[in-house]
Amino acid sequence: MARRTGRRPGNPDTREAILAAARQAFGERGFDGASIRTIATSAGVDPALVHHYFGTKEQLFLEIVQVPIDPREFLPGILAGSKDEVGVRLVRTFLGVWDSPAGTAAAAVLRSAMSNDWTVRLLREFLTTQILRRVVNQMDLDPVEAPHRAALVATQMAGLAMMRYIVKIEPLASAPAEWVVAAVAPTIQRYFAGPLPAPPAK
Amino acid sequence: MARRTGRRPGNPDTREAILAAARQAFGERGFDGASIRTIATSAGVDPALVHHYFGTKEQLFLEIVQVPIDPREFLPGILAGSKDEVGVRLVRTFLGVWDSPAGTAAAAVLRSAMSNDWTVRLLREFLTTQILRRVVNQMDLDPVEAPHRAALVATQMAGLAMMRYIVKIEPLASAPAEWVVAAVAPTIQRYFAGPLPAPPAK
DNA sequence: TGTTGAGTTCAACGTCCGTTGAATTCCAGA
DNA sequence: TCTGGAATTCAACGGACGTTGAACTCAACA
Repeated sequence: MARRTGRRPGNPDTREAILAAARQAFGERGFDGASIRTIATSAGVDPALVHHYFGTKEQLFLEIVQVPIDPREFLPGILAGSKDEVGVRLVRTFLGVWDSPAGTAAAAVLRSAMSNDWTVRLLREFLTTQILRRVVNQMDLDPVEAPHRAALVATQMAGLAMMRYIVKIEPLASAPAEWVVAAVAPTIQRYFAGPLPAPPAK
Repeated sequence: MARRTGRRPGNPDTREAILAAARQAFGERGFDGASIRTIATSAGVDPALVHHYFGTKEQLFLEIVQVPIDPREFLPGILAGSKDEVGVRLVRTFLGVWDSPAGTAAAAVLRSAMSNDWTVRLLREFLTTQILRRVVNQMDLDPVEAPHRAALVATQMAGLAMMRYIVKIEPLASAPAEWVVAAVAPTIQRYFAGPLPAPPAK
C-alpha cells in the first residue's frame, strides 16, 4: 500500500544514462581505472547523483556486472544436444555474448580481476560456483577428472576473450566469429570429452 | 677516462632492494595498482630515492619488465628439435618461466595490460614482433595461415597463465606442471601443425 | 685537509579520487 | 494551494598519488 508523495519521475532516463556510462567506463578501464567522476561527466551529471542512485562505487560495479551475466540463460542451450558438438556450441555462444552489450560487462570483470583483489575473488567464485560446477553436474563426466576438464576449458575461453577483445592481436581480433568457432571448438571438445592425462594423485 | 670524485659506494644493495620491491608490487597489482610510495616503503627507502635511481614510474616499470623477458633466450630451444613435439616443449618452457622470477615480471605485464593503455600496446607489440613473428619465421609454416596459428597459440598460453597464476582456479593452480604440459600440449600442437579451417578471405 | 658529488631524506606542490552533507529545484499528491 | 520528497547540484572533506627541489650526510679523491 505504498502511499508516496513528492516528485517522482523527474527524468527517468538519467538513471539509464549513468548505467550506460558506467558500463562503458568499467568495460574500457576496469574497476580501479574507471572513476565515478568521469562516469558522471560522460553521463552529463554531477558525481553526487551517482551516489544518490547507486551508493558506493562497488555497488555500481556490481549493478553493471551482475545483471547481464546470468549463466542460467545460455548454459542449458550449450549443454543440451549432441555431446560431440559441445565445443562448437560453447564457443559460438561465448562469442555471441562477448559481441553483445553483456560483453562490455564481461570485459569489465576480466579487466578488473587482473589488478583488483575483490574482483578477482568475484570472478573466481563466479567461474567455479556458477559455471564450472553447473557444467560438471549437467554433463555426466567422471567426477574425479571433471574439475580438471572444466578448468582447462576456462583457460582456453579466457585466453580467447583476452586476445580477441582486450589485447586485440591480429588477425584474431578481426577474424569472423565462425572461423574462430571452427578453430577453437576442437580444443574445447577435447577438454570436455577427449583423452586427458590421469589427474594428479592430489 | 672517466675521472670521478665524491662518494661512490654508499649502499649498493639499495638499488637492488628497490628493484625487488618494484617487481613484487607490479607483479601483484599491475602498473596502475602499484604505487611508488608503497614500493619505497617496502624497500625501506624514501620515495624520492626511487626517482633518483630510476626516473619516472614508467621507466621503473620498463626496467622490471624488459630485462628478464628476452625471447631469444628460450625460443630457439622450443623451435629446434622434432616438429611434432613443439607443443610439449612450448608449454613446458612457458611454465618454467612463469615459475621463475621472470614470471613475476610477466604477471606484471599481463595484469597491467588489462586496464592500462600504454602497457597493452607494449604487450601487443611484444607478442607480435618479438614472439609470433620469430616463431612464424623459424618454423616453416604456410605464410598465409601462420599468423592465425600463432594467434591461436597465444590465446591458449595467455589463458593458461591467467587462470593458473592470477585467477588461480582449482585444481589447475595446484596441478603439477607436468600434468598441465600433458593436458595442454596437444592443443598447442594442433594450433601449430594440425588441421585448421581455411583462413578468412580477408 | 678541504672539496666534490653520490646517496639519501624531508617537505611540499598540484592533481585526482570517493564520498558526504547541505542546499536548491520542482512535480505529485493532499 | 500547500507541501513532502525525489531529483539534482554545489562545495568541501580527507586521503592517496607522482613528482620536484632543496637540504643533509659522508666516503673518496686532490
